[in-house]
Amino acid sequence: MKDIETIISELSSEGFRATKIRTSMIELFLKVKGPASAHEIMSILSKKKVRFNKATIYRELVFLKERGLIQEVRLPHERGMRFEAAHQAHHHHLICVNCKKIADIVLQKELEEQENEIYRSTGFQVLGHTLEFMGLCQGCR
Amino acid sequence: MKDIETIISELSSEGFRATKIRTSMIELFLKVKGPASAHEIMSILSKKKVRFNKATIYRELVFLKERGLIQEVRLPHERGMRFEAAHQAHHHHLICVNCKKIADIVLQKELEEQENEIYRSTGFQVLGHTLEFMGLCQGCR
DNA sequence: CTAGTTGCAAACATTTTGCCACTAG
DNA sequence: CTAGTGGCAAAATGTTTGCAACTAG
Repeated sequence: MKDIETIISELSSEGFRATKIRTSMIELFLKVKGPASAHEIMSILSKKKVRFNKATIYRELVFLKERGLIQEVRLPHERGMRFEAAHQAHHHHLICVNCKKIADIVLQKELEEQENEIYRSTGFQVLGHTLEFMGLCQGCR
Repeated sequence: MKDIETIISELSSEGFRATKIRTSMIELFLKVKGPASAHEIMSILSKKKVRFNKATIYRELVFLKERGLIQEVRLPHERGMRFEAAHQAHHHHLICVNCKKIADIVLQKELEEQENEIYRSTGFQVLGHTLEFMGLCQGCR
């Protein structure tokens, strides 16, 4: 995601509006570390005294996703969806099983080797992957 | 998962019962390839003329999971949970974005290298991971 | 017999939809 | 003004629970 002004002006030039909820949500995704759930988004907005209806939040998530500004993240053992700003470096998540904090991680060595092996052994052409690590963060060890 | 007779006799010896639904579900998990959703399980049982109520299926899934016979699998972009027989070799899934088929894959080279790197660079101690590959299966390419 | 199991209906959690009112540009 | 947006309530999904009835061993 680019900076907020750029995003807003691109939206405006296509006829979309810079409403309070929309700009708040874009700001939120630019600031927040790690993927956020709809529930978390709503409680953050509440703390900022932004008034909203949950249907609006879900609709805005769809809107931002369709425009490629955010992307879905699904974590193991969680019910709902999470969302994070898109166009970040390709990364994965470190999920602490104790304190539940989620950190981003960029691997030095990605999975090309494994993906090539998959192609050679099965003929399956890998287009993407999701990889989440569960464990104990430094503070919880 | 061991063979059905062993499982049933272990359950019996602990006071649990070998009911129609339970044995059908254990058989199903032994047979089915790839992780199954509650919905899929129910439609397979229906075809086998096993009568059931959905609450029973969900309760049985909890039971089998707590006993370590099955484990949860969560796929990206899917709403619900899936389950697969536990105690298989550690493996991942190949999800065809076209035909939606899910195949198991055992990697020759697992992720130790990446996990060591994570520990060195962040202090996060990896205990497990989930890794799913999206792409095109041989038939759909 | 009786603890384990089931069915049923209702509650839950999360997300989506229809419809009409509202407002940014 | 008017297309895009928001609020509200209800529907749709997927899963869980309370409770009384049933049944395997």
